[in-house]
Parts: sequence; C-alpha cells; structure tokens
Amino acid sequence: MSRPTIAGVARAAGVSVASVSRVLNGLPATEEMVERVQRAVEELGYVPDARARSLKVGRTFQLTLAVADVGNPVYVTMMRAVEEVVSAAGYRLVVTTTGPDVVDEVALVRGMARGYADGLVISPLRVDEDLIKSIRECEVPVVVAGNVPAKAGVDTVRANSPKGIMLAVDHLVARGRRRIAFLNGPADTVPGAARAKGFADALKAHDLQPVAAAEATDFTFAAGRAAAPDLLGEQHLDAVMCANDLLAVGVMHELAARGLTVPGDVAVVGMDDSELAEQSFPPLTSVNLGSAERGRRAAELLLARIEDSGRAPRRIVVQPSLSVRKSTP
Amino acid sequence: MSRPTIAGVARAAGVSVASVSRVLNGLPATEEMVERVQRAVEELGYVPDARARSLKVGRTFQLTLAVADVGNPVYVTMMRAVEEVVSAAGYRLVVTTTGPDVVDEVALVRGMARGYADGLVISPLRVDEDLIKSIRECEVPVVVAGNVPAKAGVDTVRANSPKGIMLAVDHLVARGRRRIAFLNGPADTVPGAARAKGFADALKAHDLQPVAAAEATDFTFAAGRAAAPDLLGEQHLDAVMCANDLLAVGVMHELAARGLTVPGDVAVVGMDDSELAEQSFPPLTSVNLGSAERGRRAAELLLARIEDSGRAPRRIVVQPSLSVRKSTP
DNA sequence: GTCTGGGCTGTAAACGATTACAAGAACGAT
DNA sequence: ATCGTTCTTGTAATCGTTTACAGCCCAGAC
Repeated sequence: MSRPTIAGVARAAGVSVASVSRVLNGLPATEEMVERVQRAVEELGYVPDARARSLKVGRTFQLTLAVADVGNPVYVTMMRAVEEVVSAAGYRLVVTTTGPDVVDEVALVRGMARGYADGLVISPLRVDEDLIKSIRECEVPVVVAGNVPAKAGVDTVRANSPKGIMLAVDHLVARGRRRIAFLNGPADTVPGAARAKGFADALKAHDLQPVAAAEATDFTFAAGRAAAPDLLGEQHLDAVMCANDLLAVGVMHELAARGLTVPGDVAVVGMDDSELAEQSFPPLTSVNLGSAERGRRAAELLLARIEDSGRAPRRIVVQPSLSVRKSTP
Repeated sequence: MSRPTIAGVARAAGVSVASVSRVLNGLPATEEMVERVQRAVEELGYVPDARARSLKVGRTFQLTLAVADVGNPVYVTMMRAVEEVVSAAGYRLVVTTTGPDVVDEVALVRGMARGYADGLVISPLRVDEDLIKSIRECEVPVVVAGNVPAKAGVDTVRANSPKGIMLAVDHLVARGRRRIAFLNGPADTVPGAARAKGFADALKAHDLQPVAAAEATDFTFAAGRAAAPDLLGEQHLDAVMCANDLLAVGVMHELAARGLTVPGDVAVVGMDDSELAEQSFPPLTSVNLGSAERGRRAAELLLARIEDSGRAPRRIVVQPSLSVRKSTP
C-alpha cells in the first residue's frame, strides 16, 4: 500500500525501469512503449520521487528566498516578483524566514550545502564578514537583495536609498517644509546605516539643520510607534521622514494621538512604497525603492548564475522614485 | 573541488563510512573514533546531503505551509505561529503560495507525493471534491486550516466565523447601529460562503433588515475599495461589516473619499484581527478569528499525525472574540 | 586455556531515481 | 544472403546516505 516506485511501474508495464524513466522524461520510444508506460503510471498513480531524482541529477529545481520578516510588506512585493520569474523558469520557490540575527542568516546559507535548493536569494538585514564568507563558499549560487561591499565579490541587486531619501527631502522642501525629522530603524543594520547617511546628506544638500532624529528598535509598526515620542518632543517640526513604511504608519498613529494632522501639521513620508503605503490613511507618500524590480532582477541574476557559474559577479542597482500620495502637501 | 561526501570524510579519517555516519548521528563509538571523525569533518567542511539522507530514512524534516496570498496579513499571523511550533519540534518550515485557484491547490497536494516534505498545512480558499480526494490520498499527513465538510474525514482546524460575525453585529447594535451593510469576498470561496451565511443569521437574530451587500472579487484591499461604491449607494447606512481586514480598509478609504467619517457617520468592522487592523486609521475593530491559535493548533495536529498516522481525524474549532478599536463607536 | 558475551567497527545492501553501455531487432544496400 | 546502420530496449552502475549483519577484539568466567 506504500507508494509505487519506478520499479513497480516497470513491472506493471512489463518493461524495464530504464524505459519507464525514458518515457517519463520524453526521450524517444515507440508508440507502444509510451502507451504501456503511461497506462501503468496512470493505474498505479505513480509520482516520481523528487529526492531520488535530485540526488541523481544533482539539481532540485527548487529555489529559496530568505527574508528577515514576513510581516514586512516590502517583502511581499519582492516575493511576488521573485515567484513570477522563477516559476516561469520551471522552478519551485520556497520562502523561509531568518529573523533579525545574522547568525541565523549564516546558518541558513551554510545549510544550503545540504542540497535543499539550487540557489538562494537572500535579503539580509545585517551583514558581517561571516555572512559574506558563507555566501562566497556556498555550494549553490546566492544573490543578495541588498547592499554588500563591492569587494565581497557576490552578486547583488540593491536599491539606492540615499538617492531615494534625497527625492523625498527635495519634495518636502519644495512644498515648504524645512523642519524635517528622521525616524530610522536600527542603525546597525545595512539599510539603517544607508538611510542615516542618506538623510544627513539630504539635509546638507538643502542646507537644513537637523531638528530631531530617533532610532526604532526594529523596522516594525510597533517599534515605530514606540519611538515616535522621542521625535515629537518640544521642538516644532513640520515633516518626518521614515526609513520604512511600517515606521511611517507608526508615527502617523502617534501624531493622530496628539491631535496633529497629516499633512496639515506635519507631513510624513515612508520608504518602500509597499502595499501598506496605499492602504494607510492618509495614503502615504513613499519612496519607491523598486522592490518588485529588485526581486525580478535578483531572480534573473540567480537563474543566470545557475546556468553559468563562471560569470563575473554583478552588482545591479535599481533607481528609486517617489510615489506622492496624501501624507505630504 | 566539489563538496566532500561521507566517503571522503571516511577516507580522511581512516575509518569506514558507517562509523562516520554513526558518530554524526550520535550512536555509540569510542572516544578516539569520535575525535578522528570530527577532525576530518571539520577539516573538509563536510555537510551531510539532506537529499540522500531523506531518501534513505524516508523523512525530510521539512514541513510545508501553503497559503493563498502572501499579501494577506492574516497569513503572517498564522505563519508565525506555525513556524514557532514546527521549529521547536526540529522541523524546517517552508512556505509556498498557491494562488486563488483550486486546481493549483490540488496540484500542490498531489505534488507532496514527490517527497518535498513530511507534512502539509494548507489553508484553502476554495474546496472541491478533487481537493478533498487529493488530501485523503496524500502520501504525507495534511491538515487543513479552514473549513471542510466533516464527512471528508480530514484533520482540520477552523474558525467559527458566523459566531464571530454575531459578536460584531451584537456590538454594532449595542452601539445603536441598525443599518448595517455587508461587504463580502467571493461567495464561492469557503470563507466567503460561511461569512455570507453568518451575516444573514446575525441580521435575523437582531431582527434587522438587510440594507446593502456587495461581493468583492477578491479578499484584497483593491477589490474592497472597488466594491465599496456598490455598497454606498443612495441608501443611508450607519455601519459596514467586512469579511476581512483588507476589505474593511478598502471601504474606509472609499468612505473618506466621500467625506464620511469613521465611526461618526459609519462604523466599520473587519475580520481576522490582523496586524493591519491595528495599523489602519482609525484602528479597526475586528473579529479575531484566532489565526495565531489556529496556526499553532494546526501545526500541533500535523506533528501528532506524523507521530501516529492511525489516529482518528480531528476537527478543532477555535472560538472568535472581538477586538474593539476605534472604527466603531 | 577455552569459551561466552558484549562492544565497536567494517562490509555491503538498501533508498528510488537517471544514464552509460551493450545487446538485439529491423531494415536497406550490396 | 550478408553486412552494416540505426533505432529501441534492457542491464547495471551510480548519486550520498543509513543500517542490518557479520566479524573482530577483549574481558571475564569456567
């Protein structure tokens, strides 16, 4: 009553296992052979075992996407894009979540050597030497959706968040806002660090003084809301730039709780332009860092490297744009 | 330069492959044997091949969670809960998304026979004979997070959405609302059908007349917003019950666009009590259908069935509660 | 000294597929 | 009729593990 194997099919069809395998894989065979095998397969409900197959052929036809937090809507955009291109190429996509710790990421990358998948797209929050080392030594191709040093020599597809922040600040200034606060996520993360620098540069470019800045403990809604009071002290401010849509929504809640209107009293801009940005109220002006395109390009890069592991590492950067909605004047 | 196998380790350590396997699996061996093997493993950077291992032992130590739409925040709650219990039990969790079509779900369940994982938690949107048949015939245990007929004889963990809607309508009526509209998702889905019936029952229980009802094409924000105009016709209404948080948020946007306030002019209640409910503005009163608990129980059920495939199918139902926030008076 | 028994260890047979190679059949050309 | 091609099919090796079984060694009991 256990599931049939190729040997069972061969017996039922009165042919050899090799013939069954050949028919199943579309290799040339006589009309009658195909017929008999297919009947037997049908009858027994045979389904080939992917483990055995991939053990032999050395490929699993699965690809992994690893993200830090499934609750962050930026990843759903990316996930959809990746899914689309890999499934078009005949791969299954499996998603796993790593959590915020770099050690878990390293463990995941190392674990790829066990043969779970033919490749990995990883979007790491924190990057250290260990992670880079594990990526370079990984048995299967890995592409990083995020920013790692060029000298690391790994395939990456990253956003240009400083430029994105510049777009946002340009916009705010153009609308007359000059007292712009900044709510960042943890600065010890890769995106956190990039955004901190980007914001500082943007202020400088416009000759503005920093009015307030805070750092949330996480890139989450709850952390954003919790950190908002640090920002909204005595000083008057007329805009807040947030490192992420979730943080921005958190801030908007805190503003509302204090009776301040958006964008009347203070303008708010987020980053990622995730689904949450259009769902929030008021709809959030947000820096589009091209998550969908990054996902797509990352997947394509991965497929390309699977085809040809010899090619030089590429570093793709996708350009940001600003999606203006109602949270800014 | 290709990755080392157990044979390589055995050679390097000057012992047999069986011994290597034994020390790796913690079976009894002499001090010295353990020492030598570990040194060789270390030196070569050996990592056992999961495919080969699972081919032999017949288990993969992976479990799959299949959801219809990763963009629906109710699934992130569930995903987190499932992840927690399966990883505590030493399994890896892989998440795949099926899309809204039942044929894809069937294909997924059938595909489990290929040996991708030791078990499956699936949360199907649409259920038909084929799907139930494929679940019953599946090589690995499957538990359904959702509602399927009792006679199907499969393990399920489901919510009680009619009761949940009753709670919501009770609440609305208690706050003086009597002209309650209903925004459902597709009625040809399992949750859609249940919610339609639940709402009708709730109206009857309170002796209320239906004022308006609409059916979104999907359980998504965009569909909710698109369907809202059908609801908000000439007739005056003072509350809308939505089949889902995303739909509710969509409706709130449309209300705002028409200059109506929530909850002043019309109260809105959602379902699922997802993260979006607290993130939305105003924060959404929502029926908590116990997604986290359902995820947890489903995972536990799956693990239990993996241990003992003989046990009778169980049907767990988790009770709803109402999370009252600011979108109702 | 021999025998028994208990630990360790090694040899080899699985697990379920793919595929190189060889063998047989059919067919046309000479 | 014979030979050589070509086409199809079967046999068996292989992928990297685990594990049943057998063999070895050593200690203790007679």
